[in-house]
Amino acid sequence: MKIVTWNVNSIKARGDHVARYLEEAAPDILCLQELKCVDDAFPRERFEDMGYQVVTHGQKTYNGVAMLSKLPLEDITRGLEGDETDEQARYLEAVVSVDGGVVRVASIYLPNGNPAPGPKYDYKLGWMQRLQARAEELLTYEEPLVLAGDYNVIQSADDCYNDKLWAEDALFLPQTRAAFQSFANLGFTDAVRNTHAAPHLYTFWDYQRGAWQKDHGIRIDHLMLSCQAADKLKACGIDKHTRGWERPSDHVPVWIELDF
DNA sequence: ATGACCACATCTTGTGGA
Repeated sequence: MKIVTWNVNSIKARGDHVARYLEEAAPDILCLQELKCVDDAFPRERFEDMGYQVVTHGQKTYNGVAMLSKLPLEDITRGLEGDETDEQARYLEAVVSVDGGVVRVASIYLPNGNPAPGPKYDYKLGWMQRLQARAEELLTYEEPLVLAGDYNVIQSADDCYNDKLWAEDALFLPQTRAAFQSFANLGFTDAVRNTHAAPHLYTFWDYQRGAWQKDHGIRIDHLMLSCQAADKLKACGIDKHTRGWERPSDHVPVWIELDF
């Protein structure tokens, strides 16, 4: 089973890219982030015609997450519990049945948090706490669990080209990394970090300052695996070639292959 | 040498992204 996460930076602007990617990569489940559209505006038929079930949790202009799946998605949860006043569409969770069990998958768009300090950073830290609470709950099920998405966290200096440039940024502040570490310490395996020892693997390159051409990227898109999922991890990779496509997203797909 | 992006809203400019 192949599971992919991809922040597409507007599904309307990237519909062709997603269709092209589905054809070439043939994932079983594709988690999408930053749809930037409401549910009714999502081009669902196009992907249904390609054999995918489409589940969206959209929002006008900002945020928005979705899952495309070849297998039926069940037990769907839209939104992250813990704050009734939060109206940002950043969390979508579903379950698929596999041989002898289930795999639970979430598509996550964690808040950026800049500028820090400030209300946006407070929101980011609060959201991370809620994610940790949800994760603790899900881990008690002791089932394969894949929390995939744009975490907007640069976990270590190895995950960017020059950590000094990120020292004051909400993606790299000590408090951000501590919160992410605390979440990971619940027992999650970072699929890319555990599969590829080489530092300076990136999943995002800014549109500005020739970042792609100079390979000035950051690694912020992660697939975090429960131990039951990590036990099934066969392969993992970053499809960075899509960053070279015409009018690309600034993020690229990150994938895992599980032994189901 | 310098400066350099992109998507969205209902717009020719401001906001947000990372």
